[in-house]
Amino acid sequence: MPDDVYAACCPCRDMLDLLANKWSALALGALEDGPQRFGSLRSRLQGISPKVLTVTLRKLEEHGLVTRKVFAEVPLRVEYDLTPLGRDACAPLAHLRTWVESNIHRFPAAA
Amino acid sequence: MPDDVYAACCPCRDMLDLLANKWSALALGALEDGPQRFGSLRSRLQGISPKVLTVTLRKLEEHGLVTRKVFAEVPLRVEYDLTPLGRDACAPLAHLRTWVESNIHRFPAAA
DNA sequence: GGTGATGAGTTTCCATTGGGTACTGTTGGG
DNA sequence: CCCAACAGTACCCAATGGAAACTCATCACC
Repeated sequence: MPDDVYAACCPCRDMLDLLANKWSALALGALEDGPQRFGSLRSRLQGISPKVLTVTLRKLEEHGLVTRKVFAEVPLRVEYDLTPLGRDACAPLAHLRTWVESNIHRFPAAA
Repeated sequence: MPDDVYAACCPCRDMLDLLANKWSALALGALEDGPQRFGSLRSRLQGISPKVLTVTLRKLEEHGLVTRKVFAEVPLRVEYDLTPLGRDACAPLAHLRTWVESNIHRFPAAA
């Protein structure tokens, strides 16, 4: 089994690092509803700054999880969408998000 | 639904940030097999430095996911274990890890 | 009684990221 | 002529991430 996230040299490590990240998990989840524009993602991912959203999306694009399509319109329109791989990655991330939401009351020092 | 990870003000955000993290995900997974000592965790989480392991475990402890028990022996023994909450958190994290492992070949530019 | 091993960390330092705020560029509408 | 809308950049600072070396306590050995 060379595909082991516990092995430092395995590329799995990098992919886990990519997905196991607050903003990636939220961004991919937001895209499950269908293609979204930059501004739409920005308002759904409350509190994210444009810079961080840009780098998050670019990283996801670079690794084949989302696509970025530019429409030569005015005002400029850019749509982000999930690739099949990205769509598949949503399932475990959704589990994680919903687990957090439904167990948040069990955490000490959390409302 | 005040428990929404997409809301910037919700404590869910902080907990998602805690769990959606490479080292947290690996550390909790390593503890599923039972209590582990610092050195054991260090060798299972290949490539982690002692400092980073310390802060990771301390954060997990602070938020009620793991316990830290010190045995006054020589040489010193310290055991980390999952709390019930930590054990429950393992399920979604395990999904994520295994998803990555079984889909790693689909990623571009990954072996 | 000095030497070294063991275990669990600290300390120090540097490089990389995370993040906020302000700015840019394009073009259509008033 | 200027402003608004959209999708970002640019610039800056603060917080992590991470490698390497050091600490501290005690016991076993020579």
